[in-house]
Amino acid sequence: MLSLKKYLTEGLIQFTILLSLMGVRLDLDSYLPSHLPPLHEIILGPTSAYTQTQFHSLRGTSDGYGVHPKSVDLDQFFTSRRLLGCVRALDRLTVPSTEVDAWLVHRETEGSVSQTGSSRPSDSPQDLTSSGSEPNRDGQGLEELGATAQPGSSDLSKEDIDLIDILWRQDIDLGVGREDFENRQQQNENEEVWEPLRDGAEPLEAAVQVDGETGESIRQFPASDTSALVDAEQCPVVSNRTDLLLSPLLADMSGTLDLEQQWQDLMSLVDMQAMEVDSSAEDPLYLSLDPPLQQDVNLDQASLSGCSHNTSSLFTPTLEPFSTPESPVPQLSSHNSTDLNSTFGFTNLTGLLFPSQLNNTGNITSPTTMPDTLSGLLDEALLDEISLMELALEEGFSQVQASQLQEELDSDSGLSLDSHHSPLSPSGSESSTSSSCSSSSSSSSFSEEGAVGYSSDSEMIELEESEGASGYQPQYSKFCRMSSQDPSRFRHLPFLEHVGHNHTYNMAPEEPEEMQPIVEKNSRRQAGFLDRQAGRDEQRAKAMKIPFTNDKIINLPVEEFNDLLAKYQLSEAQLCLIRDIRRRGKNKMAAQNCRKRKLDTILNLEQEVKHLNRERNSQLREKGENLRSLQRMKQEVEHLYQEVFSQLRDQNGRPYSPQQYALHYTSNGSVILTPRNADGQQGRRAERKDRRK
DNA sequence: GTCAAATGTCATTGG
DNA sequence: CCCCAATGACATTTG
Repeated sequence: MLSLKKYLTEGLIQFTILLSLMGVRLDLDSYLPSHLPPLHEIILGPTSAYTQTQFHSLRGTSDGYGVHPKSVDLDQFFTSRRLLGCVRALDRLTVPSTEVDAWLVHRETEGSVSQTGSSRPSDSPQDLTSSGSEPNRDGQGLEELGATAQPGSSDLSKEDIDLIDILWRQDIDLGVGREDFENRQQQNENEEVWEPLRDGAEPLEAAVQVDGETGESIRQFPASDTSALVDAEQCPVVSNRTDLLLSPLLADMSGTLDLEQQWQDLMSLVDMQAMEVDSSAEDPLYLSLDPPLQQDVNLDQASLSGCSHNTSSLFTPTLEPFSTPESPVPQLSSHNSTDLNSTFGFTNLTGLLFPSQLNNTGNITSPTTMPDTLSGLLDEALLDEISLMELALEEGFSQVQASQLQEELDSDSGLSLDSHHSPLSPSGSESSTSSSCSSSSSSSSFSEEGAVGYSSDSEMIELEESEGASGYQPQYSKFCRMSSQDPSRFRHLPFLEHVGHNHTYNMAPEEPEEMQPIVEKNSRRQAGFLDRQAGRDEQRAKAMKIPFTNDKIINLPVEEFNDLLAKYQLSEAQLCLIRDIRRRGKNKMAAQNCRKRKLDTILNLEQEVKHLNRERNSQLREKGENLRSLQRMKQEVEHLYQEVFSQLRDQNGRPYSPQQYALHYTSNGSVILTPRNADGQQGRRAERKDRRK
């Protein structure tokens, strides 16, 4: 077993993979003796995680969606792609043309059936056209391909020969996998393709044959009957590279894709390959040959980066969270607040200067040191909390509301859509603003909408939004505009159809270049889907021999439509079908527009909510700054108060006791000294000073 | 086989 | 009354 594994791993398998990467499907398990485990278990060991990479289905299908980005196939796929890239890079260095030569080197054993594609006699036990009905089942690949391998044989060299033989024959019909073969079977078009292969009297010299189905030139060369090794100079070109690329696509020619799209796909494939060598040095992920797969990778990257970027940028709070919950309360007070409250009856200076909760004791601190202390203590975070507390005090906020507000400010998102709607809370006003804006926007956007289609509508929305101050709108506007084109306009431009069918709505594109692969991928899927859907009514129309196109049926104005109907003698059933087609077609477009509009509305509302949240946060920040400014003014006033009070002297030249007297501001700007005790209420005016600062 | 998303289709409404 | 767009609800397709 070990020797077998080593042999297979180091020689045959690598070669097989190489050939396989060129588009030749091969099922190695079918070449193993039946008592051996499947090949992948020989190589990798038993694992249920192993799944065979569907290179050929990837290449055989022009869209290439067979490999999911998360598939475990991808590792092997990329590794193989890398190897293939090396091979092709090598090819570019040595051969100026875009040609890959695959050399088949094998030793023919005497008496064995030395069969190459061109010289294989038609003695195979099962002919191609009479192969089994389950071509996809493992173990039948040989029979389907007309192989003469003997599965029960344990002669490895013979298996090797058979294997290479099969490879050789597969090379000749390059890129034709089992699925393709199945298609051919269904269409009964494969006789002329395979006929030469079955012809044992085929001349041994090189012959150029034209594939009857694809028109592809196939250069077939005989294997030397006598050679032990085929020299490189003698070895025929199995296929040029264009064939390698072309054949999987051309194998689909009988499908629904038209010739134009085939060529588009082919050219894109070639372009991607041309870029491959360059890009491979930069990013291993770009080793991918298959454009759709590469798009998948890009899609994932784009989606990840896009999402992360968006969430970070869109949801970054504009207001820094409060950092320290420790007591920010400066010891402002040098007086008992109750005394101040009782004595400063004329104005509410006490409330401004000494919030009641801050000073309950009458301890006197040095007035002159207070501002310095404050400046040290009152950093931004502390003042923010002060602001909240004052907000709670001055605006009637309950402590709960204040804490809720702080939670909102602390939250990273800044987006609390269902936030606490107290009548005083900003979110309440926000929601009302939001609803009013949305209603106005929708009315202005949608009421003027006529039959002109949806794109104009979207652009109107975009215009409106761009007039606003939303910094994020351009991204979404681009996005919405891309998603709202009329798809019928691009129905005949396969590579433009993505414009109308971008369903990656939740990903805000960062750059158009990154957008491109995503929408392209979607476009292909969409194209296929639309083709199929359009084909349904199309086929009904064809079946009923409707003499004009569905496009006309659907898109013609009523008058012209009626004229068209009048021009033909149509049966009742035909008329019914035509009306159905028209109704369905119009409704289909209407539904698409409706959904896009709905989506745009949602996106716009989302933008609006974000914008209002930013606005709210900015206003909250502004409010905090105002409160801080107010706090500074209070401190300044307090400082001046202390300074003035300390300079006052009574008749005896002694300073007034702050416990017994207090300064008071009057409405006309003067300051009076009043006793604090109740019996001095009648106001012994000790001093009067005009202070106009 | 199940599920979610996308899309198609039908019925209804209102302009 | 007819035409048509819009839309909710359900069906179908697809990955």
